[in-house]
Amino acid sequence: MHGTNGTGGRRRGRNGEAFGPSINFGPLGHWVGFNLRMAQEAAFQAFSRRSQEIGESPGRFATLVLIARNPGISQTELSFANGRDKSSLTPVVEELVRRGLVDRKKMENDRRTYCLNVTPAGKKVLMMLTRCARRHERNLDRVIGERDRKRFIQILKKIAAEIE
Amino acid sequence: MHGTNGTGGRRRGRNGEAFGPSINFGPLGHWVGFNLRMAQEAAFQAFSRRSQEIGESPGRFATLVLIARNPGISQTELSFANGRDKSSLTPVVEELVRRGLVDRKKMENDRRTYCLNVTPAGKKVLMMLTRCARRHERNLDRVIGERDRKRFIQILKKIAAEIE
DNA sequence: AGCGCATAGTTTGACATCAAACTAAATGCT
DNA sequence: AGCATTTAGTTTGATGTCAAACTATGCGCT
Repeated sequence: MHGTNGTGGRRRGRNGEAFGPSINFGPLGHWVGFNLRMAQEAAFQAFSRRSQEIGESPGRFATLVLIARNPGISQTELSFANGRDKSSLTPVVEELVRRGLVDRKKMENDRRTYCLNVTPAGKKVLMMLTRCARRHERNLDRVIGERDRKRFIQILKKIAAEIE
Repeated sequence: MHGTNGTGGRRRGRNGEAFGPSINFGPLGHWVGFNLRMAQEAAFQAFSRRSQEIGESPGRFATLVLIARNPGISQTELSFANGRDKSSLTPVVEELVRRGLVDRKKMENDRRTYCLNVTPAGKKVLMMLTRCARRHERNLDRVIGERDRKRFIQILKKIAAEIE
């Protein structure tokens, strides 16, 4: 039990600092992947809290926006746009339909594919969610800073599009 | 059935473009939250594939690094550093112990908390994973560009730390 | 010493997600 | 027309995650 402190001890020394500071992140600290995950998680949690206040979940939000912006979109297209597997979408869309926020009918020419549209009720919910999202975004902007914001988003898009 | 194209049609017009282009992302396109999620997802998938090649999962990786860098760390500290709930860590640590990559013993002074250390076998796996992660990071760097990389990570850290 | 509160870790139940198998419909080839 | 292939969506099974309830220890106050 010498240098590496293998037995115990460690961290005993922290007598006030708000818990985190004494952690050594090693290479994680300067790796993009790890920081990307941590940031995403934090932002997601924040938005989750916000949208919960109006009884919605973040997952449904992007879905609703995409349907509203692309009337008649199919579930497969939607899942692609949304970056989720089509099977994940089944229950989400089902719920939106059940609650009357989205209207779903089979296409006339191709009766395999659905044709999704936001109902007036859905538009109302969407407006509330959008307000909520805007608040969230303002918050993020404040942290990021107006100067870097645009470049930051550009890089995110590039990663999403070009990785692997 | 007028302007909004509510009935059907839509997307019929796409006759070759690689599927995505005709989607209207509306406000999502310039919101940080959505792009953050898409980028994270893409990067995660890429790393997932890579680490699968050597029979590991991305989730275990950060855990292993953190234990290696903080010998004797407890599970709660670990979960905090890792940005995950402590309960999520139970099965992960269990598996690492079972496979002999991590050594877990109770602390002497406080027998509630565990004391985690990476074993020599764990260090070998960690080295492989680290090589793998470095390849992944090089890939990300290529996409981000050397010029913006530092600032980009700084912003991610800021978001993780300061949101809400 | 004893009692109540705090803390470390586990268990449990709910969910979101993916991937692979499946069903139904359309398309193409002969 | 008939059969193989492709496509849209659903079902199913495995994972990973959280939050809340729980167990056990330890700590503090009287």
